[in-house]
Amino acid sequence: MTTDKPLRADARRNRDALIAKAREVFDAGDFFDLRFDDFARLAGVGTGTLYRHFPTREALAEAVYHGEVAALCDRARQLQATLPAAEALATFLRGMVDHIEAHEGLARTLATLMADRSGALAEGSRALEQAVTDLVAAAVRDGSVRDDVDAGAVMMALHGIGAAHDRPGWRVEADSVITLVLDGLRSPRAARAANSAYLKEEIIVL
Amino acid sequence: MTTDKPLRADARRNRDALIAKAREVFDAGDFFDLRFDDFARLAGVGTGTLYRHFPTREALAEAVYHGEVAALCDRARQLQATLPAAEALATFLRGMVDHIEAHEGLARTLATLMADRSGALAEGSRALEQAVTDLVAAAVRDGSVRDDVDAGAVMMALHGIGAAHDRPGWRVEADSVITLVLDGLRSPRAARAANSAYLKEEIIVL
DNA sequence: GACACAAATGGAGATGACCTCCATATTTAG
DNA sequence: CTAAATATGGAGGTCATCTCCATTTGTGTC
Repeated sequence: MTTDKPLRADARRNRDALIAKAREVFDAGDFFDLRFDDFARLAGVGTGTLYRHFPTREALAEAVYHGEVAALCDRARQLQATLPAAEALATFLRGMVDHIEAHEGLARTLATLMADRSGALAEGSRALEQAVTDLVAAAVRDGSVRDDVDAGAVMMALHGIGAAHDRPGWRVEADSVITLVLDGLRSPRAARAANSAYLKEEIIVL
Repeated sequence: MTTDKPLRADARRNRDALIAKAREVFDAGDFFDLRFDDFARLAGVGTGTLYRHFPTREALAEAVYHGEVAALCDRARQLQATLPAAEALATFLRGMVDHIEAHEGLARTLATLMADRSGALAEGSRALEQAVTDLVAAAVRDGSVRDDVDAGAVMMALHGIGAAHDRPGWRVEADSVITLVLDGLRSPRAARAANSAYLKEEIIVL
C-alpha cells in the first residue's frame, strides 16, 4: 500500500521524532488543544517539515495508530494460537478494555478521529477488524459461538467502549458490555452446556 | 436549568429559523463542511445574530439534539406503558436502529460531536440514558433481564452503533449488536425458559 | 576530500474561518 | 407616540492552517 521510497537519513530521523512526540502528546490527551504549528516546534522541526511528512492531523494520527494496531493484532494471533477459540476471544476482548484504560488519552484521541467523517482511520483499523474476525470465526468453527452474527458487531461494541471513555463508571460499564457481548455470542448449544448444572434442577421443577 | 427569559418576537423567530435550518443541514450531513458564517446566511440571519443565539457549533447541535431526545424518550415511556418489560426494551432498541438509519446524517453528526471532548451533548443525552435505564430496570424487576449489568453498558453499545454509521454492512451489524446485547441481557432463568424447546431434546441426548 | 546533484528543511507570509463589536433597526411599554 | 430596551447584521480584527522557495544537508562519484 505505502510506496516504500528509501527515505533520506535526516528525513527519517525527523519523521520518527514527529511520531514519537505525537504518541506522547496523544497519551497526554492534548492532541487537539495544540496548534499544529506549535507541535512542529515541540518536535524540533519546522512547520514545512511537519506538513511534508504529515499533510494533516489525521495522517499523523494514523501513523501512531499503526503501531497500536500492530501490537494488538500480534496479541490476537498469539492468543488464538495458545488458547481454545472461545477463551481466546474472551481474553482478547477483556484485554482490549485493559489496553484502552491504560492508554486513556490515546484511546480518546483515536475515538475522536474515528468519528470524524475522514475515515482515514477506518483503513488503519481494517487489520484490527480482521484479527477480531479471525477470533470469532475460529470460535464459530468449534461451535462455541453462534454463527449468525458478524464480527463487525463486536467491532461496533468495541468502538462504543472506546468512544465513551469519559463516562464516570467507564471501567465497570465497559466490562459489562464485554460480558453482554460474550454471553450473547455463546451459541445456544454451548449456553445450554454451560447451564447444565442448573438444568438438572430445572428439569425436576418442570 | 435554562433560565427562561421571555424572548422578543423577532428574536424567537430567528432562533427558530436557525434551529430549523440546522436540523435540515444536519440531516443532509453537511454540518461540518459548512462555514459557520455561511450557515447564518443560509438561515437568513447575520453572523452576529447566529453567534448571539448559539455561541458555538455545539450549542446549536445541542438545540437540535434536544428535540430528538425528547421524541425518543416519549417513545420509551409509551412502550414501557403498553408492553411487557422485556419486550418494551427489545422494541425500543430495535427502534433506535431504525431511527438512526432514517436520520443518517443527523446520527453521524451527533456521533461526531459526542466524541469531541466538549461533553456538551453528554448533558443532553442524560435524558435518553435515563429512559434506557428505566426500561432495563423494569425488565430486571420482572426477572426477564439479569441484574448484574448496568444500563450504561447498553448506552455504550448504542453509541458504538451510532458512531459506526458509515460501515458498509451497517444495518446488519447494528441489528447484530442489538441481538447480542438482548441475548446477553437475558437472565439465566429466562434464557433457560426460552430454550425449553431445545432442552427436551437435549435431555434425551444427554 | 571535493564536487555536484538530489532531497529535505524551516519559517515568513498568504489564506480564510471564526468571532466581536457597534451603529442601526425593531419591538415593547407607558 | 415616544422612549427605553432589545435585537440585528456585516465589516473587520484575530489567529490557526498551510504554501512556497531560498537555503541547508545528505549521498554518490571521481
